[in-house]
Amino acid sequence: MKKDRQYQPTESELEILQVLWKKGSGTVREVHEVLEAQKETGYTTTLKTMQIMTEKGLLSRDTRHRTHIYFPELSREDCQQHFLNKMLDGLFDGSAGRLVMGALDNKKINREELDAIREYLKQFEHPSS
Amino acid sequence: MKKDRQYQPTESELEILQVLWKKGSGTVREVHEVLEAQKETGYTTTLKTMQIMTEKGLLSRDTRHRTHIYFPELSREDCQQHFLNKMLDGLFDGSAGRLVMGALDNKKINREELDAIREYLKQFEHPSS
DNA sequence: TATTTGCTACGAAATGTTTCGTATATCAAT
DNA sequence: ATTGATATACGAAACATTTCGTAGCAAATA
Repeated sequence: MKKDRQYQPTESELEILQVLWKKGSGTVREVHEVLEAQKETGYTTTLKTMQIMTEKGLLSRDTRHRTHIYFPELSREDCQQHFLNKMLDGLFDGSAGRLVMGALDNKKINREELDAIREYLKQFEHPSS
Repeated sequence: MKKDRQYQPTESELEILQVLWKKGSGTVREVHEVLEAQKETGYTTTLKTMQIMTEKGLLSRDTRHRTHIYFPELSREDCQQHFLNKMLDGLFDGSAGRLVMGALDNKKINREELDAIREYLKQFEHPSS
């Protein structure tokens, strides 16, 4: 019943969440090393951002040891849904069908993904009639 | 060949673009009246934002008369693709299939939309083999 | 013509986000 | 114990975005 009362991550915050979603958890150093490989950025920048995210409730952390360990508090799935909803409302007139078709146009989709989508569609068949 | 060299709209800018996409074009007053119905906001705020958007190339305008008329310079479709790509990269590991499935979960999709999607999928059939 | 109304221009405050320098503490190694 | 490497905390600058007040001009109206 509550769900969407969560803070929505900014661009930078999203980059950090992505790392933590993949790893499950991580230290500032670990997260920073991934980010550093993608873009020019300083260690304390990553640190500060992760601290702010913790204040906001996007992350939690274990501070029992000198090196803190961070955990995502917003799930990837909830985040995906949040942004999908936003796009839906803001750009696709609320039509999920249009969004899906837009996504299909967007990138090359391989045979397996297409099959998976077709399979997935079956579950939306009228179950009774 | 150039395409994506366009500036990406912010949240507020998107709201304005939406109005203009629907109407095709409009004055500040017209846009503002729509926005005002959605949220508390001042006229000069809308005006200023539209002026900035014009500087950025997101809008153009006809200034021949006292009351300027604004036109979107970024198409809805390009904007959709831009944000879909962003979500794809940032949240779905680049997998359009996952994004599509996430979107299918997201909102109730009616029978017609489902059919349209299935129909749409056909065009991705192996065209040659 | 004088007043009111409605428009644009523009500066700048308010707010939000990102970046980084510096202080300080802890641990490891000499 | 001293030094060096590595942590966190934190303030504040640098940027970006949003909001709004005010000035000035043009059109409509009294």
